[in-house]
Amino acid sequence: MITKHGVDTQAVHQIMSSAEQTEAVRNVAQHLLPNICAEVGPSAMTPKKCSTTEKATEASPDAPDSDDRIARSRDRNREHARRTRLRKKQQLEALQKRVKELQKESKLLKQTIEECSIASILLGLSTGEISDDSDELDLESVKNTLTSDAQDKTFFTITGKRKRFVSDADINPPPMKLNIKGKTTYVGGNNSKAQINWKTGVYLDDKGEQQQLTPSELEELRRERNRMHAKMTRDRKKLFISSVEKTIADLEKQNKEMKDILTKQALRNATCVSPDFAPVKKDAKDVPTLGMDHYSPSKKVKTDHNASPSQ
DNA sequence: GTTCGGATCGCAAGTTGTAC
DNA sequence: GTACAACTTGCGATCCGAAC
Repeated sequence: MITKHGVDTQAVHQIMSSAEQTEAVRNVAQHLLPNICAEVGPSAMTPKKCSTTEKATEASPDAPDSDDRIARSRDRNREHARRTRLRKKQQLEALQKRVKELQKESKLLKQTIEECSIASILLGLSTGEISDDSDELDLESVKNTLTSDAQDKTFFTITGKRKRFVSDADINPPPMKLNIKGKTTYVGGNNSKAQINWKTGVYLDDKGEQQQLTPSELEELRRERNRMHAKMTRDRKKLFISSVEKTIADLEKQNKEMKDILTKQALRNATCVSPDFAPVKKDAKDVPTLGMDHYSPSKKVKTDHNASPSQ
């Protein structure tokens, strides 16, 4: 089929199909074949330009079943994409919730360890006992655990919104590589001199010479820029999610270490914490509620503690 | 062969940060 | 407060591989 612009749609589909192999090739194909999307059909180029209404008008009359099947497939996919996005959003929210929970737990564990350490030192002073090597080891691990910064990572602003994730690339952002008037030009970043006024289309090249971009050139560059920003945003989000997952893993590891330390302390010093991690001081009203009944080590401690409380 | 889940892409529109 | 660039979000289309 030849369009009113003299474009062979079949050839375009072939170009676009092969172009899917690499984004670079596809970008070239798109650059060389502007404004023909609506005539070519939705499977070749940008979705918005190739809307379903346009597609309907271009539908091949000799293949109604095929078109119907494609339309149904698209409907399904559309719905599926919605569900996928929703699910991913919920997964991210779950990750963020988990971070908050672990940070809270970490804070409580830290506090308890510090209290127990002080109690242990005081007990040692009062009884005149000298700490052995295992105590030294214990204090060292407490220090290591408490000085770690993983639990201090925050991903949210005060209002609860996600902080802008800053990667190494963002600290020193590279200029944006754009093809302006047939010449590869770097715009933005810290070192590039070329500038574009995106509203007026006034373009200052790297030599300081001023040129006026045509509306179509400006629109094309604006799309290219937005395309790159969208890609950067997606990459940034991936990094952010990886970072959250790593933080969760770190916090879980640290919290486990702190629980192990508490278990040891409980075995060694009965005045420190009770088997279920509730303080056993007589004046219980002065002691903050720890709220750690759900901790998994408690059962283990209870058993061990009962077996040999004086260890 | 069809369906499903996930990944990727480009686009438009909306939001945020910042210089003035 | 405003203008503007940078950035984010939501959407639909497409592709791919796995499961049925």
